[in-house]
Amino acid sequence: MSRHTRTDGPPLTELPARQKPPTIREVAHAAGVSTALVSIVLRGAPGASETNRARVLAAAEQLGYRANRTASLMKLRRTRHLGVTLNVRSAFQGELAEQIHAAAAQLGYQIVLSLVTAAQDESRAVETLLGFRCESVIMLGCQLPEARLRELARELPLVLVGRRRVNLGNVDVVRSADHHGQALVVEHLTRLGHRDIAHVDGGQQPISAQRRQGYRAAMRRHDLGARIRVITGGDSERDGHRAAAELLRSQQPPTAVCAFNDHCALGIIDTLAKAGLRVPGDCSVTGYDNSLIAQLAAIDLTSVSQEPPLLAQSAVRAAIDRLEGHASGPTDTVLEPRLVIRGSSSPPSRRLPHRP
Amino acid sequence: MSRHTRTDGPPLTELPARQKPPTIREVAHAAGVSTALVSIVLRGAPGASETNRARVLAAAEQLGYRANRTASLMKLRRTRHLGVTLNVRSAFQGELAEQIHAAAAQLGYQIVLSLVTAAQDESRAVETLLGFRCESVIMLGCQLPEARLRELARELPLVLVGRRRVNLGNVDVVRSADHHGQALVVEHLTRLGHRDIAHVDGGQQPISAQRRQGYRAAMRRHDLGARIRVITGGDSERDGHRAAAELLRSQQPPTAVCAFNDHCALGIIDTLAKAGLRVPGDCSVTGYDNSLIAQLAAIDLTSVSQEPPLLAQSAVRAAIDRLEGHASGPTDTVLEPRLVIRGSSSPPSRRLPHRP
DNA sequence: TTGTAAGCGTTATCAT
DNA sequence: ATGATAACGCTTACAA
Repeated sequence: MSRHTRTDGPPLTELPARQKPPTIREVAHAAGVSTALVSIVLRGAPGASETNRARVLAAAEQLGYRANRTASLMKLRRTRHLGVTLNVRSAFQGELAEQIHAAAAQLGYQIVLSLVTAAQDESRAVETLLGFRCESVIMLGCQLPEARLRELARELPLVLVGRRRVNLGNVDVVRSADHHGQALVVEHLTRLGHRDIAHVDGGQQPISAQRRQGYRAAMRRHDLGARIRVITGGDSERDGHRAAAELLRSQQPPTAVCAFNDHCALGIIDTLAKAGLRVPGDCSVTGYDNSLIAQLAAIDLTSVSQEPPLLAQSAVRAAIDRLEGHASGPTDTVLEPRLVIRGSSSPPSRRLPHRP
Repeated sequence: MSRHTRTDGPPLTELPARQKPPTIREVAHAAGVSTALVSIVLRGAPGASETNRARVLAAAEQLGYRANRTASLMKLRRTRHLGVTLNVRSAFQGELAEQIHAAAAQLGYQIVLSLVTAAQDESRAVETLLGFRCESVIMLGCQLPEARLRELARELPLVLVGRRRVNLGNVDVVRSADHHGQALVVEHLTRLGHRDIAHVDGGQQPISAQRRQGYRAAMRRHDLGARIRVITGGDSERDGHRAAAELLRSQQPPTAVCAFNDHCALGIIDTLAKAGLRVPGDCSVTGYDNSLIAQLAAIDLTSVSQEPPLLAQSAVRAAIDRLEGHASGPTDTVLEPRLVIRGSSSPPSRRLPHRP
């Protein structure tokens, strides 16, 4: 995509007709004062007499005046816009976006959302945000290659949520301790009495390596190093199906399976159920992300929350600190995840299946 | 909220430092031509020599120039922005937003998303979009009172998705035939052999009345008017719980329940399961919306699709037709819903529970 | 306290 | 084919 076009559609042309909204000049005229004074009054700036203040406010109200943000911002040469890229299919990212919105508003910033879809990849989504003259961009679940990220970070402050900070030049990162989160799950399962705990990982994603490592370390800490079993999974239900099928084929299926995320866990549960195994009776299953799905009573999945409100707040802070010059170098904020115990995990049954 | 402030945060002030992006003037200077010519070249407008075209493009590339949308739009006095309000927790609305994005892009429009959250109600969400100078606004799942909608519609073209067009003045509406959709469900269930079919409705929402009516009419068409049973429900899992509990207390529980939406259906399934009833073995349950949740293999819920892509396309067309003056009066587009049969519905079992 | 006027970066009109 | 130049609506020195 050329960087010089502002849109891929037809060239911009004037709008057919429609009445144009009132300008500050018309308000000034109606109130019988100068535009400067109107500006002062409407911005709430000091230095206007009560009489004129009232007069201006009345005139504005009467005309249905609304400040033209475009014009103000052009003059000020800043927008107070924070760009956010998100995949609107992810409930987790949706919640993050909501929280970012709130946190930004608190600090006087507006957010501009740009969708990552089949039709608009992450790179284009950021380009869109640049077109809106966002002062900083927060990317949720970013998968862009490092080189591209370093490139973007040269144009404006960039904050990544949920990605490790490796080879990322001047990019800020906010994430939760995936390593620790997965360990929390293993500890919970061992405390219930499980020893044969398998992990269905997330495949290639860098975040997957973190959780896998957390699982391995926790298993070793409980002297279960010999029982470590990692199955290749992924982030979808389908991946869970595949992995569960593999587990069922094994000589001695585990009594508990911790999955890379909730969707994957759902696939596992489904396949186990179809094979006649009850969850958690015959096998405990856990997810990750504490998504809305995990919270459904019909699913009731033990999971790990990444604390979206905190993640969001940290991301906004990182973006704005950088923007306003409070930041020294690139930051890497790591938050503690929280285990949420629900009904999909329980002690192993006495009669372990397939046990000799 | 005052209409005159452009943000509730602190007043806008200049940005500390950060290098300012190159302007068209700098490109012109670098290329040794006028700004007018640069504008012509970068917009792809005709009327520039090949030599100068190349020169300008090279200069722009070299300086890393990116057109300032704000400035362009200020001059053109139009934005080609379509505003969209959405609740990012709704998978259905998320999918709609994606499709609207695609449809709008096709026509050369960009969408601006405004979140409806606990902290920002629908009214404020629209105000935000007005601040961005959107030329038209599409509201997803709008609950605003009619008076407010008529008011907004005076400011700009307004399109509502998924709401009936009553008392709405100059507002366009795009929706699916809820009446018909619910009837499709009843027909499906009768075809399976069900006669005792209950409906758990959506409570107060206007859309709920439509579906309820569709259920009633379809029951009567199949001579099941005497068996009509409507339970007050809602749009959440919890509502489904309550309704199912009520059904279980009745003398003769139904052999099938069609719910207002997927979430509600989930609650019903959950409560039935806890009471020892199997779905669909002992009781079939259906939802509405064909959300991602319904599609999960572990849920596998028979549901009704509102065809988000079509809904989105129609909404965008309505918005733009109005904008570009192709529209005559307010429109009411009604699309046909589609039944999606899955595993939560099956023929009634031979031994009907509680049958005398 | 109030008004005048110079920009912000772009596009479009009208000369040349 | 190209270049001055006047808007677009707003903010803000600076002047009164």
